[in-house]
Amino acid sequence: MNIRSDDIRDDDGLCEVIEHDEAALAVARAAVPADGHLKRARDLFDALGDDTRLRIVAALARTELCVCDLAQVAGVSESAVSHQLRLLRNLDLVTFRRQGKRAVYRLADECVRDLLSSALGHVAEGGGVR
Amino acid sequence: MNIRSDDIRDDDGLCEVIEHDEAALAVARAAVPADGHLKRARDLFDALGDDTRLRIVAALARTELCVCDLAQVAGVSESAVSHQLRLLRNLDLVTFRRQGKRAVYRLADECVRDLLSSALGHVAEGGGVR
DNA sequence: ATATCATCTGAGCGTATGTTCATATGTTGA
DNA sequence: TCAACATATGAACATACGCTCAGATGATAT
Repeated sequence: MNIRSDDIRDDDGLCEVIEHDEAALAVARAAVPADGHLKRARDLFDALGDDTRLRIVAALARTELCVCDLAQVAGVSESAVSHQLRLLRNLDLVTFRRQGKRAVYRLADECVRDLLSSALGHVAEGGGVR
Repeated sequence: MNIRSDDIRDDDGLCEVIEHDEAALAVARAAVPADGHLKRARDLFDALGDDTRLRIVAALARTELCVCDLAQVAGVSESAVSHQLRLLRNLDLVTFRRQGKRAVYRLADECVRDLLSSALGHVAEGGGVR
């Protein structure tokens, strides 16, 4: 399907390089997830790749919270939180139940907790601020 | 520091709600990482929250590759890949060595591999396309 | 029903982001 | 040195994003 215009190179004798190249390319192509999985993983990472949402999710990883409390924790307006919660809802990362006037949110997917603790673990180790 | 304007509510008798609320808030505040760690984690997730970069990183998780091969794998121009590689370099997520004219890139941080496999694992389980 | 509170939503706005294009830099071989 | 190739970079452009603001929706209590 993908035609490499540089399959034949004028490298003369450097067969090793070419072979290694082709082998690596094959491995690499196989390593890239199919579109569906790639998109889902990208959405996951993208959801966590924002200060406000990361704060929201980090908080919800420990306890369920209503919108106004999430706004306090995240340090933004309740409207801003609501918008971000909709995004997280659409990705099925959070759910909520109504409690009186409140909407109490909690994590809907364990993988978020996993990714979060994994990332924070690595950050705490050696990948500090630099 | 943070003054809650709604510390005193006109909820009359619903003390339980108030107490739960305050307790949850305290837990939540403690759960949110300090700025430095938060920023680093956010950068990490943000780096992976893009199709092109995710393809690049997924490929590099298996083998080192030069720029032009990464362009093939990611399905974008070599210039676009170069820009994204600079971003990943600035976050210390990838490094490269020169091999002749080529710049051979590889992952610089194990945590990327971890996060990637963790996310893809979860995706493969039940968090499919939906 | 009305008032109040909590949340949600769409529009608008400024900024950030990813790509392309043209060009610069750097490396190799003639 | 020069030509060819691989990569890097800056400017420009279109799009995506996150926030604010105003107003809508929904729930509770009077």
